[in-house]
Amino acid sequence: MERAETWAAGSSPGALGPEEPGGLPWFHDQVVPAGSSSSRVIVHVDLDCFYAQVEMISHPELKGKPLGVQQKFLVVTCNYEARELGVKKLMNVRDAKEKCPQLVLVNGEDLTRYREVSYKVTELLEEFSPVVERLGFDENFVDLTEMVEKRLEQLQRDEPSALTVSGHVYGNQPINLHDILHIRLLIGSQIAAEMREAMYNQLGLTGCAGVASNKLLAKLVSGIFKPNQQTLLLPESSQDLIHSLNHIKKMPGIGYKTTKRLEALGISSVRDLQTFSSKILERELGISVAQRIQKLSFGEDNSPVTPSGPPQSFSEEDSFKKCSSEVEAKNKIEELLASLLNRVCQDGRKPHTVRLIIRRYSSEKHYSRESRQCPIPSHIIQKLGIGNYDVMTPMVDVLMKLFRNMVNVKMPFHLTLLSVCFCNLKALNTAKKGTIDYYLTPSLSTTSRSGKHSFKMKDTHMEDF
DNA sequence: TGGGGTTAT
DNA sequence: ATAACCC
Repeated sequence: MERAETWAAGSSPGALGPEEPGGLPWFHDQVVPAGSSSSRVIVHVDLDCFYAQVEMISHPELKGKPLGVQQKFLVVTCNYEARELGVKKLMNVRDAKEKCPQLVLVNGEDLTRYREVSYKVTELLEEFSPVVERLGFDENFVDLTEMVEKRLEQLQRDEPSALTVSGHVYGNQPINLHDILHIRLLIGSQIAAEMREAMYNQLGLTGCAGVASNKLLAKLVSGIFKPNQQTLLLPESSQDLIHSLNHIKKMPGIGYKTTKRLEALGISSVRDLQTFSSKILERELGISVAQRIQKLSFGEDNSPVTPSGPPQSFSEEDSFKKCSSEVEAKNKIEELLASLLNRVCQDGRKPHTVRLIIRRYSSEKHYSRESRQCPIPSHIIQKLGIGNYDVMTPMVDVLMKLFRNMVNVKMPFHLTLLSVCFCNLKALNTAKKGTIDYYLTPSLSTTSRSGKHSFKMKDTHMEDF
């Protein structure tokens, strides 16, 4: 693979001074005390146009052509060939075809493959360090602090040779090899390069990485050099980075609603938010949001990298121009449910709650969803792992009750979206440790576990109990 | 705007 | 159950 990557001038190994020829003695009094939470090394890994990459792996004949992934009337993402020809993410298919008549479109409404590949990426990263947090299907945060600490100890024992940064350094800031924070981040950049190399060698995927001292900064810096490159942020450059955002809505964590409310207060730039009265901001947005986003505006983010683990919920949705009869709705719900049951079967855990979500037509941009949820009856849960045709009918009945609870089917209605969600996932059944049930349930008292590798409900027959 | 996800209230 | 956030 060619790395279209340049080395940041001024960050080259040449910055290593002639001093400390042997053992880097200066490490000893600079190491951050164990247990100190003061300085972390975080990497944000962001795959390049993920859906398009997955499609090009599945269909190698598409490589080199401008490719867009279509969901309904939108091109949700596209490869770089298409971007060079003017196609943007979330562009209308009409506009995209107009801009780029040669554009090849593939349907990406079925997320199955994307989801599978997405979890392979997360699992690969978990091999480096188990603390991996997913953000969507194509981004992951990894806390490298411990790994970096181990490599630092290694460096002190072995020869301290290759102290060179991998990839770009934001703002071309020179690395100070006497600064332990710089050294730790530099090692983080080396690990990030190894991660990207592993993703390419093992999965054929390219992506960007950003290394910094917290999630916010790692995420912001990962996008600086864009396809297939990585960037390191040194602490002295963090103010430059956040002020390079030209509007607060670019700040991860400040979404549509908050942006509107901030604008109403006359806040539009990052500096506006930094300098705005904390008291007034707390009064306007509530203390929690106010304090969090004002810290973000300074580039401060103490939120931990929270291991995502297996998903908390499974859902399938479909949007459409119009659904206005109960029969129509039931058919769509059956489709969604069939896919969901397959997924739940693969996962090995059992959902204890179902939710039905609808979107009603409205001429305004109002965009609001309504939902109803209920516990899944235990007799259905028991049958969930195995032959899912027994569960189809009773589950549809449950879902149609939820449907009629939300929609008065005796009155005209117009829906534009239906979604079914399984959540409240529990390991295998409701048996709790220490109870009679637990010891009488073979699947719990023997070795089977739903780890990160999917567990098939092969030999367990919950119905027998 | 799609087809997903998460956490907080 | 909804509302906010993320992709």
